[in-house]
Amino acid sequence: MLSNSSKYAIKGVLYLALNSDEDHKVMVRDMHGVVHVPEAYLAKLLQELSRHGVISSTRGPRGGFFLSKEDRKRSLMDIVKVIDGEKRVKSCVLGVKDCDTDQPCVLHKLVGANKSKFIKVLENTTILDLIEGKRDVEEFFPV
Amino acid sequence: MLSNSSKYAIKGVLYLALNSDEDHKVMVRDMHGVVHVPEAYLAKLLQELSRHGVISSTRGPRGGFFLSKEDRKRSLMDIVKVIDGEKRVKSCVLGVKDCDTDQPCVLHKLVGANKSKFIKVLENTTILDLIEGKRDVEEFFPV
DNA sequence: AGATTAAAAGACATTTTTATCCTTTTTATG
DNA sequence: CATAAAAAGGATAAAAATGTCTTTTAATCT
Ligand code: FES
Ligand code: FES
Repeated sequence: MLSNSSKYAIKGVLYLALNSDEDHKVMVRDMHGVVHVPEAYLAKLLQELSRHGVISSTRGPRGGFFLSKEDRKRSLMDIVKVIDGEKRVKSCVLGVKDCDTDQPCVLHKLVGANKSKFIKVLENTTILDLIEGKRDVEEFFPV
Repeated sequence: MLSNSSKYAIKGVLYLALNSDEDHKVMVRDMHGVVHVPEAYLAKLLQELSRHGVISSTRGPRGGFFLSKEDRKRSLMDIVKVIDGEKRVKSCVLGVKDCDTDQPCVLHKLVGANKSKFIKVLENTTILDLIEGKRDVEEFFPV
């Protein structure tokens, strides 16, 4: 479905959504325990997301990672695209090519609808959608 | 979704379903081109399936891999279980634990239904279901 | 300005997945 | 029984995913 790295990245971003903003930045050191991701690895993933403009960060004292207002409107697919690439999640169940309705594989009629629904969820669900009304919800960060 | 190995394995089994039976066994040498899988690697995967009783094989002259009547009633999940393990496909979208309706992650209500539907397709679709009425269908073997 | 802090960057290590090659064992058949 | 054909098995290798460590850069605070 999604790589571990993408799962990690999503959990990291959700943590930032719940616990950070422009003037409350979060260090990786303080979050990796809660989201159950190795510190250095989470740092790397967040750096990657930041470099691609999906999340925000500043260096130095009082620095850290955080989500701007804009960042919160990002979709889950924006995260997955950076970490896994779109190709991986859109590939055909039996092949490596993109799932293709014009040249459907033998399994397509059985699972194609499901697949595209899943992709639509990733594309249409924003960080904001997931956290609205919630604070410090530990169930966001399963092992 | 599924590992490449599982995709390979499924395509291999489908080829056998279309082109083999008890007295028309198929050598890996003759099928790897059609299903687009490296010869030695496909051999390994089929051996693994055979060892677990999901497909059949005999050695020696006029030997090869084939599907018995019984083998054809196997589900796709039987294949995936051998190659990837059940855990991988059933794991939560955000974690490594099994997707758990009792302790759903924040994404579960958005994708959980899809996931279980996909799993049900794997569990309830037999090889026979996929090939009935069809012969030598190249669209079974996407790249 | 200088010291300190934290991310950025990139080198390095490990593990898993994917893939190849070579030898051994089994078996049908002449 | 000899032979050849085919899977089985093991050793190895290449690539990708996962994970760690060290150095560099930038921001902040004294
Ligand atoms: S073409 Fe194979 S799943 Fe859509
Ligand atoms: S618990 Fe996470 S997808 Fe079901």
